[in-house]
Amino acid sequence: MGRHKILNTPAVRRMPSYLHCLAGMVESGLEFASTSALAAYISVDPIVVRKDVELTGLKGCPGVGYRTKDLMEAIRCYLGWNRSRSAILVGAGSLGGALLGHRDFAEAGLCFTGVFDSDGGKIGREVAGGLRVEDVAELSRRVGELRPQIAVICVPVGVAQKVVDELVGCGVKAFWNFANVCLNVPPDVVVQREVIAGGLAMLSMKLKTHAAC
Amino acid sequence: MGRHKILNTPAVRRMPSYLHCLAGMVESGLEFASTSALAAYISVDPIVVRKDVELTGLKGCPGVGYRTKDLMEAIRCYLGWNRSRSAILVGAGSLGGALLGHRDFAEAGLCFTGVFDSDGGKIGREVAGGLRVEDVAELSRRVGELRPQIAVICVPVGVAQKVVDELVGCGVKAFWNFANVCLNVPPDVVVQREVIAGGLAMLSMKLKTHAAC
DNA sequence: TAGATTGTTAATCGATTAACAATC
DNA sequence: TAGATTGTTAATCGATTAACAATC
Repeated sequence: MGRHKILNTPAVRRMPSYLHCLAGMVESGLEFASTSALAAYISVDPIVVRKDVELTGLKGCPGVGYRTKDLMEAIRCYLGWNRSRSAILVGAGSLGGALLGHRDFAEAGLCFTGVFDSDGGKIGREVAGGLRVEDVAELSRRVGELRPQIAVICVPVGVAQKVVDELVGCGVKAFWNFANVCLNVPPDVVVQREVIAGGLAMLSMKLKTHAAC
Repeated sequence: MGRHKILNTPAVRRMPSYLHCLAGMVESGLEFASTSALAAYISVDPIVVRKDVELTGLKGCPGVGYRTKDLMEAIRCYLGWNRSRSAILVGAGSLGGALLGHRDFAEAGLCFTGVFDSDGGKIGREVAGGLRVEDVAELSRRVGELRPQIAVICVPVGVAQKVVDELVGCGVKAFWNFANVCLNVPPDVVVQREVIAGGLAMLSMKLKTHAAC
């Protein structure tokens, strides 16, 4: 019934950075990665990395480090990135385009299978990834065919809830929401909301406290 | 010397959402906002909001709530968003374009005064906000004129450090970094790094734990 | 063996939650 | 006065940090 699993938010958010670092190490032919190397890469204390790795369940080699490939695999499993997940993008504006073009999603097993927009000027155009923008009027029908596991919401604030209601009706159970609204969804649907202004707030606070010193 | 200020990260990240909600309330002519109304808006427990407001130092009216306009002002002061800050954007790709077009930054007092790119096809073009893309070769000279308080980094990973080094040399003290690298900067420079894949990692974990139930 | 690093338990710190008095 | 909400102190919970043994 309740949540058995604990979700260590800061640790989860650090995982992709480890993956990124490890990918570079593998490319350089490094077989082992130590916590201190990973820690230096993302500017945290080594003990943070040690604890994060512990979450994945991987055992390392004392005195040597972790096998780079094993650690990548362990992190991917921990995040559920070892299996491919299909996604659709709704809203092919500049933000949506940026997401489609983002390389690191391949690492995450995220695979876009459809892109939708309401703008007649965009419909039919090819976007990054070789997909063509489809009419959002076709959304329900196409979602029935594509059966995406994730819907990425990049539509204007005003229409986000409406689009999501439609997708929930089509059986979509996970949303990555870039529209600046809190979405209303049934309890069996998960939403990850991104608040871009949150990062700016963090920067502002760092500036403030820094200036105060 | 050391840090006197404490930075409550989750609270800081919630602040922009309160502002967004409050702006809507002011538009609707509501004079007071209660913690429960704000809490419902961002789907958190009311006590979270109470504690967050406490950080701003604002005193409310027991039995009634907080004056919407006062609370907006208090949050803006807390974040340092009450004064305008000038910014430049380096890298006018789709992500950069999305940021330029983002409306909520006006709320934050963020004002873009320059946009730079290395792509000859983009230089001279007008972007959202009425600015024209300038040649990144002119970066140092123009930064000397514009004296931006913040530089937003949306360049490819490979050139990010180089661009930042140049800007640090020009006296820029704050960076909002969307390139997927950890930047190396002197201790008197602040960096806010955005890791887009971090949000996807969170969504993936929610999906995983959810499916397990 | 010596050096380096992981594994694991305990201590600390900060954020969240709870409880209730104070106030409009 | 009754109802609602804020203000403030205390309790809880979880993440970070520290310490040191175990291992290659």
